[in-house]
Amino acid sequence: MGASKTEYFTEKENGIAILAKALGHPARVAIINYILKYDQCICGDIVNELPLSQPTISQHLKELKQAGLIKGEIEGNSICYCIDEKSIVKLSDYINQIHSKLQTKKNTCCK
Amino acid sequence: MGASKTEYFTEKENGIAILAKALGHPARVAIINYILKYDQCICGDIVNELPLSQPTISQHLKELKQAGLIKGEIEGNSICYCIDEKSIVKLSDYINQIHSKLQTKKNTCCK
DNA sequence: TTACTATATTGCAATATTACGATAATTGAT
DNA sequence: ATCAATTATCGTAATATTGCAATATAGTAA
Repeated sequence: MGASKTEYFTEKENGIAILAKALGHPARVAIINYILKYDQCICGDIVNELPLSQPTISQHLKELKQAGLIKGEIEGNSICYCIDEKSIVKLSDYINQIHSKLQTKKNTCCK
Repeated sequence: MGASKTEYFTEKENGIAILAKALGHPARVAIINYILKYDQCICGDIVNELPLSQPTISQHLKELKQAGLIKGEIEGNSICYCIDEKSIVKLSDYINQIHSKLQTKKNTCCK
């Protein structure tokens, strides 16, 4: 097959999976880190910073955008990309909830 | 190609990507949620809870384990899986760092 | 207009993922 | 030793991802 059976899972599960999947590639993590490094989000020169071709980076940016991790606007003849805080909050809430649940139950197995 | 150029990225970037990728499938999110639901981690009946076949679930568990998100021990003729707190902390640190950086800079663009 | 610069899209090849039937392996009980 | 129950692995088909060359598109500047 190869196609995920997304229709069998909850909206929440799919939502987290989409965001996590977008972060599931080192180039996209690097892109996020790069965008974060700048106060303003004029980020037209990611291509020069990463060892990937321009089409490949463009594609990764597209995936990050489709997943909702970043948002972008056209700005002259370059593009301004920013991290979409909502998606980070969504991921943060999920991970932190797991973390606090783990703390309260103090696992007694799988040492 | 299809193969990620992991050698071009930092260990940190690859580490986050591996964990995120493991969470990048709704079935695996559902499995994590299921494991988390129980105080003890005797989790032999995930197959009955999810609409996927036993081999498929076994494979997802394997991927979660290889990524380091869960750890497991053989317990009789079933398996005991738990969430590996270290991986959650790693993800949590990363996401929270992004979040706090976003807060301090109060993005002025991409409204 | 033309030239220049920068990002996006298309098309394709190589590889990875997803899913499951069939089968193997392991353990517990009889 | 044999059976039942449970998880793992193998093999395979369908689909997705990754990466880039070539090309298209869009804005700026002269």
